[in-house]
Amino acid sequence: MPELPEVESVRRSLARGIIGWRVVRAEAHRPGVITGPREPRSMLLGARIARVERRGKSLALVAHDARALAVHLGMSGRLLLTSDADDPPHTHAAWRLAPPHGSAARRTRLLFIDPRRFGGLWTYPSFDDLARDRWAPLGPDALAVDTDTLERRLRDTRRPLKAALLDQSLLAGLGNIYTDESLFRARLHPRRPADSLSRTELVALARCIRAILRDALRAGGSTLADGQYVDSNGDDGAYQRRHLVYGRAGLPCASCRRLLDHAILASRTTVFCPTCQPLTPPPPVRVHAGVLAV
DNA sequence: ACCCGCACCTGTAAGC
DNA sequence: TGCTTACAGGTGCGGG
Repeated sequence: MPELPEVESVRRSLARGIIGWRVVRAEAHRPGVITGPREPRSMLLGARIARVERRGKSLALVAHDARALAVHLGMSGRLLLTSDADDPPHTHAAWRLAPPHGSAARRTRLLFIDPRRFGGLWTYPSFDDLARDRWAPLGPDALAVDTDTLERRLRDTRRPLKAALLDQSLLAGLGNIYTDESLFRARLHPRRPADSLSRTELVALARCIRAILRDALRAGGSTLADGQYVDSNGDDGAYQRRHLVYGRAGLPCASCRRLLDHAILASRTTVFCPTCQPLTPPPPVRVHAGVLAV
C-alpha cells in the first residue's frame, strides 16, 4: 500500500519520535516476518537510534553503534508509536523505547503491524551491510529524479511506461497510485514503450513525478477508504482527495471531461484519459513552405 | 535476457 | 442475513 509519500511521512514522524531514544526491549511475536538473526540484540536491543533513512519505499532504523534494521511496509504494514499496553491484531514485532537523558518524556512503544504480511524486517550488523544488500538493487529515489537520470533508466527497455515506472530497480518509490497520477499529469499513455519518449516528454515526466510526489508528501500521503495507511502517530494523509485518475475509472477527466478509461497493465488496474493521454503522440509541428505552421 | 503473470496473505465490500 | 467472490497501496519468482 504505502508508496514513497506515505513511507516518507512515516519516516519523518518516526524520526521526530525516536531519534536519540534507547531500545530497552525488543520482541518478535511472529519471527517469520524477520530475515536475518532474530535475537533481541539484532533487533536493536540496547541501541540508541541515530537516524531513520529511506530509499524508495524501504526504511532503515540506524543505531549509533551502526546496527541497522530495514523495514518494508508491503501493502498493509504500519509502524506505530503508542503508549497503549495491548497490541492490535497482526502486531508482529514490538520495541520499548526510553527517552534521551534529561528528557521528561515517558517511555513509549513502537509496533510493526502488518495484516497481509507482504512487508517485513531485515536485521544487519551495520547500515553499510543493509545498503549493500537490501538497497543495492533499487534505482534512484523518485522524489528527486532528474531528466537525464530518467532518460538513462528508460531508454534500455521497450516495456510499457506503466510497467517500467513500477519497477523499483529502475526508479525507487512509485507504486500504482502515483504512477497513474504522474502519467496523467505528463499526458503520457501508460502503454507507451518506455524507450519511445522524446526529450520534451522525458522533461515533462521527470517534472511531473517530482511534483506529484512532493504534493502528496506535503499532504501527508494518501489514506484510502480502508484507512490502512497512517503515519507513526496514527494520523491520516489527505492526498486521496486530490487523485485525478487513481480510483476514478468511468468518471469525467479533470482536464477534458470525457470519461476516464481503465485497463490491466503489469497486472495492476491502470486508469488514464484516452483523450489527454493519446497512445500515438501528436505529430511534430510541420514546416510549410519554409514557414513554421501553427 | 527480458518480460509477463501469478502467488504470497488478510480484510473489506459488493453481489446474489 | 449470510455465503461467495472480487479486489486492494508491493514484491519476487517461475517459466515462456
